[in-house]
Amino acid sequence: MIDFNNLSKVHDPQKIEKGIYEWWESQEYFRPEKQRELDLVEEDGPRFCITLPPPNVTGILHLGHAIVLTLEDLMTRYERMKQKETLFLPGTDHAGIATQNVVERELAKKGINRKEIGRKKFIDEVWDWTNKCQNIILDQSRSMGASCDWTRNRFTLDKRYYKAVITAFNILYKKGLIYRGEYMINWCPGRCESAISNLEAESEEHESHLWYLKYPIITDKWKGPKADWASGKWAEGATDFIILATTRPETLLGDTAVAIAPNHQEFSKYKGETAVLPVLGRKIPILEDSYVDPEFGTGALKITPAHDPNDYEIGIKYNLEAITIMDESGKMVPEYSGKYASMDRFECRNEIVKDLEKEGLLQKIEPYSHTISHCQRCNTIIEPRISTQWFVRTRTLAREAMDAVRSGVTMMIPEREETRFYQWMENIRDWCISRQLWWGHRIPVWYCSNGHEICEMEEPTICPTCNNKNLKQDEDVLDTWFSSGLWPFATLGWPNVECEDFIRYYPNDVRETAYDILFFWVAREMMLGLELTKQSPYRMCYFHGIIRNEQGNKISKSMENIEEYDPLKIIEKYGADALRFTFVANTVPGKDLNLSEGLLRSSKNFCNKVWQSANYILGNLDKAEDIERFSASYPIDKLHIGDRWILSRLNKMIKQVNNYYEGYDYLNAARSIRSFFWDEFCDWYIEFSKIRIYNEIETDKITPITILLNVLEKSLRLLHPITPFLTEALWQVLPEVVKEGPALIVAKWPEPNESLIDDVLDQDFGLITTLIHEIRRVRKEFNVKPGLKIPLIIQTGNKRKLIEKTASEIIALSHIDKNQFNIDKSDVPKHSARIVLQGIVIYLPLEGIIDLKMEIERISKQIDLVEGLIQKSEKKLRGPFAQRANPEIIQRERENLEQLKEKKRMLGEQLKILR
RNA sequence: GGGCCAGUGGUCUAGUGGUUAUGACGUCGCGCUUACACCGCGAAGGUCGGGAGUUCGAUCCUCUCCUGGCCCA
Repeated sequence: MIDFNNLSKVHDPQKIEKGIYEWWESQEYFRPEKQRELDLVEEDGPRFCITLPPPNVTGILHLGHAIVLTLEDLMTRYERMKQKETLFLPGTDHAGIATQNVVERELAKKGINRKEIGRKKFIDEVWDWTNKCQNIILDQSRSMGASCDWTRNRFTLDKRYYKAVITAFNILYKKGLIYRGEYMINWCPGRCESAISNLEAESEEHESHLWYLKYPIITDKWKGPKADWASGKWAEGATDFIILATTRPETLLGDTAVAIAPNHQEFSKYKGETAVLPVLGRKIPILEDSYVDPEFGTGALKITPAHDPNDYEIGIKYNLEAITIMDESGKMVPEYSGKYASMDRFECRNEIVKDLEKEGLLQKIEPYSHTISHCQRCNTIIEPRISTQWFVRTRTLAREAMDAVRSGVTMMIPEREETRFYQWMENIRDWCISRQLWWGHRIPVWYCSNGHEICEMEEPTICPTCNNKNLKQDEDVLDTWFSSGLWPFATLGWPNVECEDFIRYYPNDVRETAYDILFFWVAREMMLGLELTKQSPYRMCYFHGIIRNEQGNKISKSMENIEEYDPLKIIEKYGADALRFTFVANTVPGKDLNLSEGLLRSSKNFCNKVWQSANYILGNLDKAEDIERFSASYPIDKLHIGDRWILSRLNKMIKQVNNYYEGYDYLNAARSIRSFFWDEFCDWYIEFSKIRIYNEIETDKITPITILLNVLEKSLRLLHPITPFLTEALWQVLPEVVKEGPALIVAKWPEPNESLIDDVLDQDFGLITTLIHEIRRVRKEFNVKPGLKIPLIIQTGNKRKLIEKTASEIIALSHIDKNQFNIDKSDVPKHSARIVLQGIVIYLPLEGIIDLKMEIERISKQIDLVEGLIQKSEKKLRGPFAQRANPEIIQRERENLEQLKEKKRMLGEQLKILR
């Protein structure tokens, strides 16, 4: 564990992160019970619950998981500090088809096929794999700093979860929302050899061909083939042909009709005639249907009801026979394939095309590009297949889910996701939930030998219909998404609705996930949640974008330098805090992020900046006899103008950051804190503070140190949800008096103190920083040595008081000789550089350095610039703008013009003097 | 074919109907100033994809076109 009193000089994430995580965990800060024990929350106060999208047990976590953990942990830590009773519940998903695939691949390396070792042994193998995976996932999640309650860790296949799945199935079955039937589904004939859902079938553009086939038609002169197929004489004597285009010539073996477009110029005459199917010589009808697109191919189509979803519909319409010509693995069924028996479907295609050509039945081949469905898991080309499967009736479920979103019970960020959600839900089809796999939840249905179907919670011993005792459970398992669809409540104890967690934490507050999971998962969680618990499972869906590489390519496992994108590698190099900050400060909901080294480096730099500033502050604590905590009652007369300024800025920033956090705008929250901390606190206030802290004569060192500590401590709290490790490490070493509570992770979220916000002061101080900036710029322009202390004359206009109060700051930060800092001195050497700022004129008398010609040129250039702006503004005010625009806008424009004119006047005066 | 999203300095990126458009990285000078070279100080760099419209005013709204990505047919 970590020794907080022995922190290194440079921010070294490797030295602190692991130890801090162990310490948090050992203190049980991730558990809501601990918050109650520490009296940080009220028994019946507000609560916050987020369930982690369970990673698949297919391998290690990637950057997609890393952003999930980052954003959800950020939300969790924020709500925890807001003193809500907070639960971030983690877990893993058995991921049926995906995991089975991975393990099969692993076994294949050893030359083992799952069918050889059998179901039971194979399942044992998958469990071994799963256990290994879960440990890795756990380690990775910890490295990311995720403050999950690991004592509530769930797995979609564990015993409690199994009960939820079986219960859900039983309830839906008994309501008639689950049914079994023979339909056309997407079938993966590859490694999966299973039905898959529409979503698991991904379409891909392919360069292929259109084959124009000739089917002979029976006429008075030709009654059918006499010769064998592939003899070259099969179609001998045929006189009439119907020509049709197809992308899949091999499926002709399953054709049971030919369809032509209505009013076809050439083929209409064949309507009602009979065509003879090549190869087998089967006689099939020619029918007319408006489904056929006259523009496609020849305007005629072969109809293969068992191997094409559209043809399937036509088949039903005309009561055509559906002949399945391929087996589960995509090989030709001998009964229907003649000489092509047992060939693979693509081999069969080649052979059949060759033979068609031989028989003169191939008119032509055209190049053709079209989309083909592939299995998401093993990339095999999908084969539509008629088979008996289980389905969820989705119509009413989808309607309820849409209502929940429409009525605002559940809202989505970004809002456009709601549109996508509706579109998909409105066109939803029944969901095929059975899979011909071994790894998963076995379907809780048994069949007796008389064919009766029994759906039960536990294995029945007798058929309630016929008292038959010979029962067999359905071989299939459920689609993974069926079980993960129960995640927001099954993890909390459902179906036991009396369970304390379920009562306390359901519905969840947030579902946070990538937008590409909307249909797969969110849609299913919404449908199942509403149906089974009568409540929408969460109040809000936050969708983040996809993490891509520098070039904008999706990071996939097949990439060459994939190791570089391993979160652990990145954490090793930059630290988890930097990785988290990178995600938060660079992503908006729904938009992708191109992750680059540059972004990571800048985040790491910021982390170190925070660390270093703390070093400075902590290193000077010994200069004050007593450390005090800043409070609103701090004696105001002790405060310098700079102190009041940074307090004003701090509280303004807190206010703004609170708004951003409340609006889920984490990017701007992170950026606001960073720019406050770096650009205002470090660049200005810390520099100001040195004047007093390093000055021997200054007696009050407590005040600047008090303010430094106050700003640092509040900033650490604000940053904690984003960069938890380094903020906790630094917070732990702050003096006890400036903080409350045992750990930053359970500290109170900062609220702004409105009484400290002072807009006039902010403006005045802005003038001072601009002034310093301008002096520095002039020094550079005239190549004044950086260390050289120079004289300055300042004519203060109506800002004399302000300048007097900030004199030492101006002197220190723009390297002025304090003995030659002259306020409102009228005698100005001609050899001076001039700065005009609002009503103030600054002279830098630098005999020998300032070249008069160069200074005249410099001032002239400024006059030109201002003159340009004046003309633009005058033109605007002369035009219709002055009549039509909002009075406030016009007023602002007029004031702006006055200021510009005043500046021009003053610059002109200076120019006169110089000449 | 339908829908959605994006196009902003060299690169990535935020954002808004109203002064001179945000930030980061990179670039160019200068500087080892007692927190930090993972830094400081200064600078350069953009006709906000093209065109048209609405408006007093458009990077922002509308239309259209071009380019790229995603989803669904």
